[in-house]
Amino acid sequence: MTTEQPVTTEQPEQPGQPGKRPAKRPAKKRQQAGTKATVKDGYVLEDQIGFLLRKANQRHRSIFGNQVKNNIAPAQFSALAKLHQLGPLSQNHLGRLIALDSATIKGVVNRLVQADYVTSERSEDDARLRIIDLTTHGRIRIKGLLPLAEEITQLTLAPLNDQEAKTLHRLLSKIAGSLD
Amino acid sequence: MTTEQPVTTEQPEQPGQPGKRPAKRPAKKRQQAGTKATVKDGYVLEDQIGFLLRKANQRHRSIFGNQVKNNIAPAQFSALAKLHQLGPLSQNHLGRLIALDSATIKGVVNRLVQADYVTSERSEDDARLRIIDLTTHGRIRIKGLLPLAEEITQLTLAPLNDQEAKTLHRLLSKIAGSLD
DNA sequence: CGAAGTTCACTTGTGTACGAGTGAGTTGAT
DNA sequence: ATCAACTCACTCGTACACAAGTGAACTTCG
Repeated sequence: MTTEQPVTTEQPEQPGQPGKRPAKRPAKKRQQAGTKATVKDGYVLEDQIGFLLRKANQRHRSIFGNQVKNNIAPAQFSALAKLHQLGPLSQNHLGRLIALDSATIKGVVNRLVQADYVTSERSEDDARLRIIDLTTHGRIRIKGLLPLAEEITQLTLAPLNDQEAKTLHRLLSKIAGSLD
Repeated sequence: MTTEQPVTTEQPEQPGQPGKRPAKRPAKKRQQAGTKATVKDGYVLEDQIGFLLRKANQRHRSIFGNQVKNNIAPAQFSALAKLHQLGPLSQNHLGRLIALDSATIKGVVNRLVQADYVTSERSEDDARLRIIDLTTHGRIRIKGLLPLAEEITQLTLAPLNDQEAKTLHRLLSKIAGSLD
């Protein structure tokens, strides 16, 4: 790795330059004298897996937002989908199933309750539990949204062919696996 | 985290639902027993690329946190690394280079200033600009951290062999590409 | 020159994310 | 029966992440 340099990277653009900045410029002018932009390299941010994961996520979230618009965020979508699939679940359990910790699922459920997509009732069997269940409203909503999920996936994977998509899926599964 | 309990799968008690099994979550086993869960399938959250991306990101962030501990967050690290690589940059420009919008980079820079890792000065050439630059303190810090980045990447990619890691890198680059 | 358009930084508001800590409720082992 | 261990939900604090809007500063072009 690090054998290649992404020429695609942006130009550093001298900040103190009186030449001013035309937003987008053919790059590769300027600093040539000293060294390349990668003076103290060996470490190239753009090559880091973490950076790529974040960018990929960004793109997906952007696509999701474009498709879903109507005020449902990704985590909320996951929660509704899970409830639709499995039926009533305790709050923490639901959170675990969609990889949200108890602090985060709390906020997600709050917003879903507020939107009248789910109910949150104390369990009779175990006074600690809060059972989350879809409302009719929520059930209708998620049913309408599920088809969109397909499209979102398609769009996200658009730059890849089928084979590549499958591979990506497999590799991501591997590294997403067990968090510990 | 919260390493696997001896109980293995959590499998909580009945959510106060007589006659309704709590859908014994199949960790990764597609239950063929046909009880529920399979009914409205076709949509499996765990198979969605977005979910995988989020999980993968979670794992990376977790590893990052374990390695870096000392109060530097991923975005802050990226910012310092970029400044170290390219020298002083305007705030927005820096943000663009590490894929943070202007609202987000503001917060990141604020925290870096507060930690005395960077300075933020108005440009003389362009009164709109805020030039962000490393302090000596910040330069030392990032220099000490860069080697860790290597390790973080290694750990994140640990479940993959070299070939797979390369492939993942390539495929992620493709879908992370242009946000629009 | 001056209007139009752009970019900059900043703010507000919302939504994930997670560590750490709390207290009530439950269970298992003695 | 009881206590230790555990789980549940909750709160607090911090850190991204982005949409949308503001006003000042700069550029371009007519």
